[in-house]
Amino acid sequence: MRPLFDRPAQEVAPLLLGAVLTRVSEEGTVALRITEVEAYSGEGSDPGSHAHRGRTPRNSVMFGPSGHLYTYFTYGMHVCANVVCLPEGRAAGILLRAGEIVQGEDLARIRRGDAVPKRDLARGPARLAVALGIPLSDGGADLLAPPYSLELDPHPPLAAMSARTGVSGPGGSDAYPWRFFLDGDPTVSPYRASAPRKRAGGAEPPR
DNA sequence: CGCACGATTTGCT
DNA sequence: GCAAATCGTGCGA
Repeated sequence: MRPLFDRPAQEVAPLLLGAVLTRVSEEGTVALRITEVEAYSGEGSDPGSHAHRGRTPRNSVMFGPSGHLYTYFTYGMHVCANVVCLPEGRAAGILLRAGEIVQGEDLARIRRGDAVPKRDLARGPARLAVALGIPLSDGGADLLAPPYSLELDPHPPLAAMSARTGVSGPGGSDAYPWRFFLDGDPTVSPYRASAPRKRAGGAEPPR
């Protein structure tokens, strides 16, 4: 299964739909069925990718072996989880955006909050990381070895696709239709058009 | 060394 | 519907 991830993220992404990702911790086990992902190439001109401007300390994991976990911290409070693609030396990743909890719902609810509706437990990238209990320090972990396991769906469901949500700026969201999701699944996050990039102190109004 | 901003979520209006 | 929360990263000086 490993070589599967040595391919471009946009090819691997739809195959992850329906797959079950499990994480075991001292607290217990939580497993989720992946329902929504986004691919980031990091090569060529993909302005949305963290690897777009080359290798940095933060994104170095993306340049490592495929099938590993790339985590990043954003907005001063959120952790997001990605699957690294392409062989060592080349960077690409798949952002896990949403999933349906299929095991350990009680533990997921403890982490996310009592009043959280079942469908919202892992609906959104940061929520997904919280539900599974993925800490920032898990970056670089092998997703095919404990405490993780990843089981692909032998009959991958039909994937719908659209522009990516979080990518803003020219050539950003519209450039690649690399958001893949299970159409009609209630755990898929509502599509939000990317916020227009703010023009700092802008003498120049955006057109 | 300083500053602007983000692969988001949440809560209030 | 809109803005705040909150801080590491990356770029410019």
